[in-house]
Amino acid sequence: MPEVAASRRVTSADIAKDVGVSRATVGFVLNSTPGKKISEATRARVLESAARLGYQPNRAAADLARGRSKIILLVLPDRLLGPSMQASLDEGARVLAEAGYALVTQPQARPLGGIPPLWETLGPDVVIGWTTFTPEEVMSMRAAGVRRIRPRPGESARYDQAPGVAEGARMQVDHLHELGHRRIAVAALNDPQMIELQRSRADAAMQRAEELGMETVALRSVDHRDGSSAEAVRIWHDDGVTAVVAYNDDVAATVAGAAIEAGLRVPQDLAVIGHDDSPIASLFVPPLSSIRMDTVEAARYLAAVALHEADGRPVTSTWTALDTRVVARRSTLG
Amino acid sequence: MPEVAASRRVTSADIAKDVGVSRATVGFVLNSTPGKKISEATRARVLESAARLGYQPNRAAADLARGRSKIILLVLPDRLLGPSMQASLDEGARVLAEAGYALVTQPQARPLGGIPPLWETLGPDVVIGWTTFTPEEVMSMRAAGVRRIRPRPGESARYDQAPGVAEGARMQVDHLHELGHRRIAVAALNDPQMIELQRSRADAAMQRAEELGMETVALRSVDHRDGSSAEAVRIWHDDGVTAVVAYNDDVAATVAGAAIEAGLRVPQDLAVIGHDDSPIASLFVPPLSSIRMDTVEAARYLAAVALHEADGRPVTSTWTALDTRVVARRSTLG
DNA sequence: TTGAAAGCGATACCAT
DNA sequence: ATGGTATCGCTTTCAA
Repeated sequence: MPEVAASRRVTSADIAKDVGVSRATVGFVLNSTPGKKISEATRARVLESAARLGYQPNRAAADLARGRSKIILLVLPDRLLGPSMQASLDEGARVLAEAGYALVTQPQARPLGGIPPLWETLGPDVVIGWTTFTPEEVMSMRAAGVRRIRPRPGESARYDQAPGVAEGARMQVDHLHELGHRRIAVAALNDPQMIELQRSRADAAMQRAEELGMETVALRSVDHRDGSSAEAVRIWHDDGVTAVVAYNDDVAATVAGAAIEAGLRVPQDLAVIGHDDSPIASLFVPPLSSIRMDTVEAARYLAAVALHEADGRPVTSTWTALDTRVVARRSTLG
Repeated sequence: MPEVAASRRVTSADIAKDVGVSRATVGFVLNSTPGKKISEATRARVLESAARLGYQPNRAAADLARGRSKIILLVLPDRLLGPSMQASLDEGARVLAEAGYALVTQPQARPLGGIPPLWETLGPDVVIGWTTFTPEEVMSMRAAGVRRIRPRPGESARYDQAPGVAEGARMQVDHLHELGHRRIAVAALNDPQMIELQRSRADAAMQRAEELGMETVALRSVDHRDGSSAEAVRIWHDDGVTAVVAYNDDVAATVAGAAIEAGLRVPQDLAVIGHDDSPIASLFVPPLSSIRMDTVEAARYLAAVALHEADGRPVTSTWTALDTRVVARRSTLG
């Protein structure tokens, strides 16, 4: 039965006093400082005392003393918050937690209307983003004491080299090819934040189609709120396009919806395949074929990279191809 | 052209030296400490120097000295991460930023597989959750130095008293009533995290239906992955139910989808209304009627409460009814 | 109006 | 194997 101090927080000095050793010794035990020999007896007594007193180290003091925050900040694009992404983040957080790091996520990079970015207020050791940061952002990070930044400033994000990006797009095309489609379109989303990723996926899809000897029409952005999706569907259909590769499942739903509204049958008149296997893919009628990636593995790798940046520890796992596969549903199978 | 120190961070001592005053004075200026009279001249010089040198206060040191972190942690349920929620959080963050607080969100309360909750690692001043925290969680927060917790430990969350919860549910029912429906069902989601909110919404809906003299059938949970949604739709239809109030848009899509798959027409044979007006509501075919709330206003209020807890400043805005309204689409209008 | 100095609590180096 | 203690950078009280 732990007795939690009602008023003052428990400090390492309290433990030292309780056990009858110095604060230094307490610190050595609690941080299992390497190169320090502490007798098993005192070690046990310190740990027991810490547990009994409900000791929690003071973040601020520890951060100040060691000069680092042990926080890793992940800057996400607005949307990418599907359930699978969520699961990945959990996995990443778990790996980082084992190394003593806390993972904090910030929804978006660009400060909207005067919200200072979290890197200024939290002073994370590492900031990881999906796209390259602007020079201003990098400067403000540096000023805030951020030690490492990914993607490295100056480097391009190069999504196309990330695992799963090209694979997923290729598999979308392969799937349509296997089903006999020979003239396809690529549909994107009007979302500036995601341009780089969209481009990479679209490029990979186009290239794959060419390899397979398929014909493609120009990339179009669709938005269900204006008439762009209806127009796109009409143009595509008139143009002999029989299938559409969508950037993600929302886009796939937009296209499929516009097709249905236009009186076309999905997939007989127009097949559609999405990407990410988000909830809408299985909820839509007809259910949307999509691409499911093992993003958990990706998160694990990302965490390893983060630890590499933070602690200099080697990146063990490799940027291998992710477990990516087609989830075939009625929007292509009929 | 700010000259950012390449190696060492800029400290308040650097500014003091640069300007030729003491570190204390620098601190007074930078924190605009009340009750301190600093000549306009030195104040300007300090600020200029800080800007030129690219000074960013060291979080850890400041936190340690003042004994608070100026972090407010918001613990969200897994799902509630729709775009509207996102916009609200931005608004909340903005209000808090003005008061010098950083808003950090944690996706879920229960630590999954050994991820320590962020309140242990960040030591926020205030933790705000959607549901009441367990005694263990409260203890761990206290040990981590968290000063205030909402909902207050021991208090029930009482969603039904939060603005917009009952309103939204009532409006769903009112909408169906106006369209002539007299026998309705309520559909929930199998999600333990959300039970309290679901119950509150469901109760409000049932009660409203009763007030209006409508008949209701027992609450059912649906899941598109098992056969439960198909079964529910069959039972409801056989039972003379003509419309369904869904807990949220995902549930509405599940129900509408099952109805369509069963050969029913939506809304002629079964009308469905969702809640939250999330993307799936407008993307689904037919588009789903839903409830849109001004969650931005709610976030503003929540931020005010947080500041009240943190700084003791009065809660100015009131828990007024939110701007909540029906977005009527074809899933009810036909 | 400004400065000196005492903490805040953990870390880690240097002794013992 | 353990203990002193200087240090991190800022806040804040007390003097000047």
